[in-house]
Amino acid sequence: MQSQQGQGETLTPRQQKILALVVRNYVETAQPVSSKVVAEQSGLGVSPATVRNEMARLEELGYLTHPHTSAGRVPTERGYRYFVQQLMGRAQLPLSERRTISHQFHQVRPDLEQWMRLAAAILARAGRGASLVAAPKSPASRFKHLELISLRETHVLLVLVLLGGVVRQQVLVLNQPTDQAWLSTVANRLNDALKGLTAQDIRGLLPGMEGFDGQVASLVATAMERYDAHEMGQVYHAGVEEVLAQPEFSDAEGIRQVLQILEGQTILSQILDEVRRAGGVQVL
DNA sequence: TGTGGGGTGCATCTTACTCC
DNA sequence: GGAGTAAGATGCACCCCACA
Repeated sequence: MQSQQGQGETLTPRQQKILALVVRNYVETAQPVSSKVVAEQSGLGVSPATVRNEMARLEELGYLTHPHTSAGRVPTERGYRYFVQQLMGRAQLPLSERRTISHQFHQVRPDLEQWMRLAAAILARAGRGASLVAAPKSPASRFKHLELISLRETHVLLVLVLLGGVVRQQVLVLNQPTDQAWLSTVANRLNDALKGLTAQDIRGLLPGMEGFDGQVASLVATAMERYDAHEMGQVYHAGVEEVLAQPEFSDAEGIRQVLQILEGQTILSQILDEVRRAGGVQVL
């Protein structure tokens, strides 16, 4: 059972039109769609019986189903997927919307977490519903760069940058005073030694590292482990409370909002373009 | 619980087209 | 031109649900 796009059967233009009408009507009314309604609205010039025959074929192919013998047809998950991928078409995002999204991404600092929160907010607003955005998930974060900046005599700011644009900061309190030149030397050494390594790799190097180098490397590994455990793959959301608070929320409304979110693929494409332009983030 | 409305499935008929 | 075939229309029996 496969469809046109590599999944199998090819639907005739008439079957595609009937399927599209069933999906649109069901989304609008939340009621099973009768062959009579389709026959009247399709403009195909065929009788309800002919529509019924086509509906029966669509049901055989798994695009439609019906709750009971005398009920109209409702789309299946496969029917929705076919509608979204083949029949709905791709809406052109208005220029004003594209400019707004672009402007918003230039307003936030280049940080993955900020981008994810902004992406969720934009999708929720555009789709007038709830949105969930998952950060790209990779097996483990990798070290890119660190800076050690002297704040006061014994206070040092550790700035850790991971591949993918994540930035973490931590203030270190040392036992004895130090100066920026020495901190820069240590940072350069660690940048050379740790480049591209995972937290686990860095842990493996710790026995061979002594003194302050080893302490900083250990802190780096800990920060990366914490990030891997809690933040990679985190789901950011927006608009969920607003949707759940709607008293008239129903199945049909839910389906309509799902379709709006799917239509938001256009918006999502723009968001991903902005993230890529902003630099260096691998969007999965 | 009976009844009416809405809807489907199926058998049958009609029509158009193709092939010999 | 006649037979075969496919597509579409029609009619009827049946099912489900809402309502009094």
